[in-house]
Amino acid sequence: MSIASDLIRGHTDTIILARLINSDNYGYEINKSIQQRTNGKYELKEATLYTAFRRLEQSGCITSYWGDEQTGARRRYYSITDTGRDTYGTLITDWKAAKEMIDKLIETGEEDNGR
Amino acid sequence: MSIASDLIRGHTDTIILARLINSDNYGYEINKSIQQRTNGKYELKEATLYTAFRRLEQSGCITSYWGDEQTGARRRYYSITDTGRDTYGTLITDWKAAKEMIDKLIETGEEDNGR
DNA sequence: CAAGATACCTTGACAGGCGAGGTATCTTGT
DNA sequence: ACAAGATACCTCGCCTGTCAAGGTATCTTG
Repeated sequence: MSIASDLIRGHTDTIILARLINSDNYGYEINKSIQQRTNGKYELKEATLYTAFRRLEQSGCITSYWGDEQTGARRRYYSITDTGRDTYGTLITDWKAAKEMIDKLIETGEEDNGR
Repeated sequence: MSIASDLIRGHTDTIILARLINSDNYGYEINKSIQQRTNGKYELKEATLYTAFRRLEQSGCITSYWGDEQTGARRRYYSITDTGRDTYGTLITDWKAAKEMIDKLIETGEEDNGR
């Protein structure tokens, strides 16, 4: 629970799209790579993960196909679309803006005294 | 709407507490100061604002009292408690950690290759 | 006296996260 | 042969925070 999930809320889609920029991948593996990147401090809950896949597919950001594994559990691979890349770019820009904004808002300083 | 509210979600409490660290203040004015700090790019919706006040008061982070204005609309002032200051500190720490984590997760790089 | 600003509040809907539960396959140990 | 665990997918229903829409009351200005 270390990190409040509300702080991550709204980033789920961005996180997933980022994992698909370089190559197609499947859900289980995507989540593993997220855990690795955060040294186990964070993982998407399965329900969250698969909900996000549906959402992203519905909005045309990703497409999916079944892998042709001859052995082991079936895997549904996801592929990012051009729309998805555009969306990813927008989300990154939004994040940068939001980050700055939040930093400005949680400061205790009296005045911006801006300009 | 410029900034998706889901990106700010979970920061509302922190933002409000930050505005109360230096002095008591009332809702309307707090929201004004938020707009000023972001040059009009962001504001809390009233419903969100007052919901947050209830939440923070219930959890002992703030207390409230009616101002003694002789004229104009009544104002309910909010004051941060010691608990609130502690919580604020924790939230700031959480934010720093979350910020780093998100940055790490939305990068497109293949490997952390970290240490 | 209407309009707009100040200042507060509540209700109900909505969306995203997630706990809990489920399915099916393969591997390993006994 | 079979139980246990890992891999890999999925859905249902609840919870929580946000917010559109509506409301109240006061003061100022034209």
